[in-house]
Amino acid sequence: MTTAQRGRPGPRRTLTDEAIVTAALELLDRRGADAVSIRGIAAELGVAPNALYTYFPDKAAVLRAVADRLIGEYDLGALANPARPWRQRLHDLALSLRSRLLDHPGATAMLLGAPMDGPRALALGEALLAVVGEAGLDERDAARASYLLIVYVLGSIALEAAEVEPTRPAPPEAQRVAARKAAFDAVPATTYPLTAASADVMSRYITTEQFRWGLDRVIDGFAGPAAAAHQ
Amino acid sequence: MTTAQRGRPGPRRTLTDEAIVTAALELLDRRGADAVSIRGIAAELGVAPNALYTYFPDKAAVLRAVADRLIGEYDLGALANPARPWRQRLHDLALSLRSRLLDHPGATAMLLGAPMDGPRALALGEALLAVVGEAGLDERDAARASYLLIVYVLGSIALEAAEVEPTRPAPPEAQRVAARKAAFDAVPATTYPLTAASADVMSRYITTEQFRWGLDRVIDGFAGPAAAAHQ
DNA sequence: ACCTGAACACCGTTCAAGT
DNA sequence: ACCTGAACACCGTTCAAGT
Repeated sequence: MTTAQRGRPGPRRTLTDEAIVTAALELLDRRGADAVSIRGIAAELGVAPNALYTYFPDKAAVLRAVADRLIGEYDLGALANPARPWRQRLHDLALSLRSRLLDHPGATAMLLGAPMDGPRALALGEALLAVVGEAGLDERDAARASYLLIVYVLGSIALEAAEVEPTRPAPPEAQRVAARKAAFDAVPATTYPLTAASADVMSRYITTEQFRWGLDRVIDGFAGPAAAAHQ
Repeated sequence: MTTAQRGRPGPRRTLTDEAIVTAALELLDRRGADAVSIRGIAAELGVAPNALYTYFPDKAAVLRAVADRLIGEYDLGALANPARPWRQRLHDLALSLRSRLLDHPGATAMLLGAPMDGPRALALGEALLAVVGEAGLDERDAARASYLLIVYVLGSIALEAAEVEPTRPAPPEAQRVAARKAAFDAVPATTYPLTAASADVMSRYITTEQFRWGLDRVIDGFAGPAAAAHQ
C-alpha cells in the first residue's frame, strides 16, 4: 500500500495516490486536521507542493480519497458472513466504523464534506444492501434502510467528533463524558429545567452504550422490534 | 437584529455580534462557504479584518454564532403547542430545520464542526425534551430519543448538503435527484449489482419524501409503531 | 510524463499604535 | 474601549521551465 510504482517510470514516479493518502492520514493523526494541507502532505513526502497535482486534481479530491480509505478499513467479509445473525453484523459494522473514525477525529469533515462515492464506499453500500435485505425488507425499503443506517452512524460520529476535534487522539470516553457533564452542569436550571435535569443522560450521549441504544432504535424502526427478539 | 448599538459608545462601536453574524450569512448565501472568511466579513462590513476580534475570539466562534442563528430561526412556539399531536410537531420541526438549512448549503460544516451549545440550540433542545416526553418516554429515554432525532436530522442534512455544497442556492430537488441518478447509473452493475438495481431509490435519498420516511422510522424506533396509529 | 521554482491571490491572527 | 496599518506565517493553485 505504501508504494507500488504503477505504470511506466517516466523521469521519476516518486509518488502514488495511496502514498499521498497515507501521508495525509499520518499528518492528520500526528498534527490534527488543520495540518492536512497540500503543502504539509508534500513536505511529509519530501516533494514540492505542486507535485501532488499530478495525482489529484485538487485538495478536495485528496480528502475524498482519505475518506474512502477510512471507510474501506472495515472488513466486508465479516458483514457478509451468513453464519451470524444480520442484526449482529449490523451492530459490528456500526460499532467498528464508529471506533475507527473516532480514532481519527478531524476526519469527520472529510467524510461529510463530499459525497461518498469512492470505490470502497460503494463496496460497503453494496454489502449493506445485502445484509438489510436479509431483514426481510423489499428492494425499495432495503435501500432506504441502509441509507438510514449510514445517516445514523455518520451523524452520531459527527456530533461526537464536534466535541473533540482539535485534539489529535480522541481522549478516552470517561474524560469526554466528564467534560460534557461539566458543560451541562453549567446550564441554568431556571431557564432550561429539563436540560439541566437530564444533564446526566445528556453527558453520556457521547458513549458507546448510547450509540448502541440509538442503533437499536433505528433498526427497530425499519425492521420492527419483533426482529430484535429472534435476534 | 441588524444593529442595536449596545453599551457605551467609546470611540466608535460600529459593530455588533449580530451584525457580524448577519454579514457572514449574507456572504455565505451570496458567495458560498469558502467566502466566509474573517477578511471577507470585515470587507462586507466596511471595517478592517482585525476589528472582528473585539467581538469574537476567533473565526471558529463566529461560525458557531452563525450556526446558532440558523438553529434559532425555528419558532419554538409551534413546537410547544399542545393542541397538535406531538408526532406532527416533531415532523414540522425536522422538516423546517431541513429546508431552512438546505437553503444555506455550506452552513452544514458550521453546524457539525463544533458542539451546538449556543443559547438557541439549548432552547431547542429544551423544547424537544418536552415534546418527546409527551410520547410517554421516561426522562432517560426522552433525553436519548431527542438526541437520536437531532442526529438523524443533522446527519441527513449533512449527507444531502455534501452533494451540493459548492453551489450557493441549493438547486431544486428534481435537479439534485437527476444528478444523483446519473451518478448511480454509472455504477457498474457487474461489481455492484444491488446498488445498480436500487439506483432509482438511491437517487431519491435526497428527497423530502425519503426524509419523512426515515424520520418516521426513527420515531417508531423510540416510540413504537403503535404511536403512529393514534398519531 | 513527472517534478520544480517562483509567483499570485489569498488566508487567520497578532501587535503596536492611534483616538 | 474600539479601530487601524502593517506584518507574520501560512494557504491552494497555476505556470513556465527543466529532465
